[in-house]
Amino acid sequence: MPGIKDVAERAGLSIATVSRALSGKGNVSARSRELAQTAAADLGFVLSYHASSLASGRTHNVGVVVPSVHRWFFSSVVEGVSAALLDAGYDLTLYNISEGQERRHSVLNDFLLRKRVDAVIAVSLELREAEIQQLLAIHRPIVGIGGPLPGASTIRIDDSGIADAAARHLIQLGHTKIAHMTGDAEYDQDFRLPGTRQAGFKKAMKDARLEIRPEWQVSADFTIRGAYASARQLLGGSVERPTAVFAASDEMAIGTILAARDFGLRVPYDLSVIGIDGHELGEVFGLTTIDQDARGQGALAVRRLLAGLDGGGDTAAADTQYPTSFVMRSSTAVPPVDTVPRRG
Amino acid sequence: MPGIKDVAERAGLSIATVSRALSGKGNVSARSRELAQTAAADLGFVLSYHASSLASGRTHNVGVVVPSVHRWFFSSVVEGVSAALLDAGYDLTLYNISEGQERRHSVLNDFLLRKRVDAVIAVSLELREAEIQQLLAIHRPIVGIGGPLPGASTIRIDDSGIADAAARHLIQLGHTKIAHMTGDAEYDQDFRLPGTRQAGFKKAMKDARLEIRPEWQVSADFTIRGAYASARQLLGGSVERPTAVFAASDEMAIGTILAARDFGLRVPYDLSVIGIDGHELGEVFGLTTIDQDARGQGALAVRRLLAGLDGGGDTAAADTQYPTSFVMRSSTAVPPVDTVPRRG
DNA sequence: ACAGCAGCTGCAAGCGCTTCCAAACTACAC
DNA sequence: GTGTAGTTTGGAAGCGCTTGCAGCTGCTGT
Repeated sequence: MPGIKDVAERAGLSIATVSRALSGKGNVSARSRELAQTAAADLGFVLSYHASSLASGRTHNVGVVVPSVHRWFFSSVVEGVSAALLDAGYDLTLYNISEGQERRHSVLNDFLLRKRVDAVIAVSLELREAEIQQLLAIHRPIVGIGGPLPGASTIRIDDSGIADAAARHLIQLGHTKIAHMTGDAEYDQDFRLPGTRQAGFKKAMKDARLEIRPEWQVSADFTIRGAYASARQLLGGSVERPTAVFAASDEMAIGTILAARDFGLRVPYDLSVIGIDGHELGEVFGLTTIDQDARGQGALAVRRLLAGLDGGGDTAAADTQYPTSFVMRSSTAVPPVDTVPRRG
Repeated sequence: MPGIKDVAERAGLSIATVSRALSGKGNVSARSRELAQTAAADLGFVLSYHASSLASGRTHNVGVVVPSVHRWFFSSVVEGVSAALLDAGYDLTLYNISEGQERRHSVLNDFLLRKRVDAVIAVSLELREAEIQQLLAIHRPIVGIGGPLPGASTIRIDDSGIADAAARHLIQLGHTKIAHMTGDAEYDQDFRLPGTRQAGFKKAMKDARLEIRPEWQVSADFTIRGAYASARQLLGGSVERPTAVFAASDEMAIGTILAARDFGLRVPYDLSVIGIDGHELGEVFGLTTIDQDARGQGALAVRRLLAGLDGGGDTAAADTQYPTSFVMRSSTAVPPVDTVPRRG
């Protein structure tokens, strides 16, 4: 495997000049650059990033911490991050923290906090203030997506605002019997999303002077499957049936629609359903939703980081609110004219 | 940030001894090990992997190349790979090649073929023989999952065999009018999965002396959405309707079930549907399927690699067939007794 | 013609570890 | 007490780059 030394010999230049020519830093004559690049290409030479890192302190590698790449939002973000990083010539080291705190802790300490990555993107992961400080202390920019990260830059959508908007949409259609499918309490530990969206829902309901019925507050684990089970309880149980459901995610909205179909309920004639996310499947189900461009958020996070790395060591924590868009499809409509209480 | 030198001073040992103590290689007295570990812990010291890599040639980093982490199979595999790697103290560098050949090429050359990773796991990615040889030439073990990788080790399920089994299941139930939803031709370029599964289907049909009707051979892009659209054509078009559909993936099977529901067809009474994968959503739809444990395949790939890395430089290409399991649910049943030709 | 300057270039000193080597020490048998 | 083998240790030479520094070149202005 050729080293920079071989390139230097072949090009008739010094190692130093070749290094400068290939990295683009420092002054090199056009001729030398040409020579170096040709020689490198001939030999199939590529810099050893480990050696470069050691010498320069820059790893050209970004750590991405996600709860689980298997879930829609996270894999979407990772795709966006990955594409942006690849374009910029950076590597992506993935830390998929799917199983519990133990692993999470070791990741943070052994992997992230050391000289392995130039920066960290934490997706929906609530780091402790101390952990963030550690990262910042060693000059590693952090940007968080979708979770609160005290002291670090974050990119987030206006969770409370869009939940408010979603609920408001149902209210404006004339619904008064509105159920809310929120995230399980356990999810609230790491990223406060369920709580924030719930707050938006409550606000809208309060503003419209509508009652929030406890029996219409159900929760699931953010998956279609989990929401399907919860929705069957909600729609098939002995309680009065709502005319609309606001689900805190598209997957949960889809689970709700599937459950509704099981009971012969027509969406939107018998039941309106609205979600949040912009999941691809929303199209199949005609789901009205609020699209948060997850990939775009990932790409933006990368731009943030790289600007910080290349430009000045801008440690200023900036919170950016990422725009969302309302997507009207066919899962929401005016409530049934005549809502007969269910038999039984 | 403390270096190994600081640890050595604090422990009253030489740098060399501390290195040996912390890495576990070489002979170190229990006392020295204790001393070194305590000092390291006190200082919050963690080895710089870049320096270690440079000195030892081992990166403790595995490259994982996938077509798209956003898709079910790939993210499942990545989860399995990630967990196994984290446990072993390895990093995972993710190469998500979602967009075309250009990017793919640069990844292979600039990233993989150099001194950045100890090994490569290629998921459903067809590498050219030359590319594989390059990797092997620099002593980087490769293992492929779900795709043919001439010259490298692979882990695959018996695609043809399980397709045969799936079709056979339908045939044994008494179906004769069986449609096949296969993968789009474009997918065949990179991983020959659609073709292989199709072959299994054809074999089963031929063995049963059943006719393969061209109008019942439809294709989609492996997503629910794509299959939904194709299935609407199949089930709602003017051709005679099959009594069973064998979909080459669970997502496509689910798309088919959704389309069937649109036309008022009851699954399985009017239409049997079987898939392949073991997708979580299969449960919600009562989908009969053949479960390939994608996570398990990922974990196995890691074990393979690490065994090769730690043990002897075992370059022998081994093809492992990963076991699958038949999951009988409620989407398949005997065909309708009386199949009246559709009106229209 | 010559000082002044800017652009290029090469030398060499690291970056923070691993590991070869030889020295020092231990234990044990004779 | 001495020899032998095995264990433990530290010195020092890299791993393959980057980059500060100083020297060189060739051009400008006067």
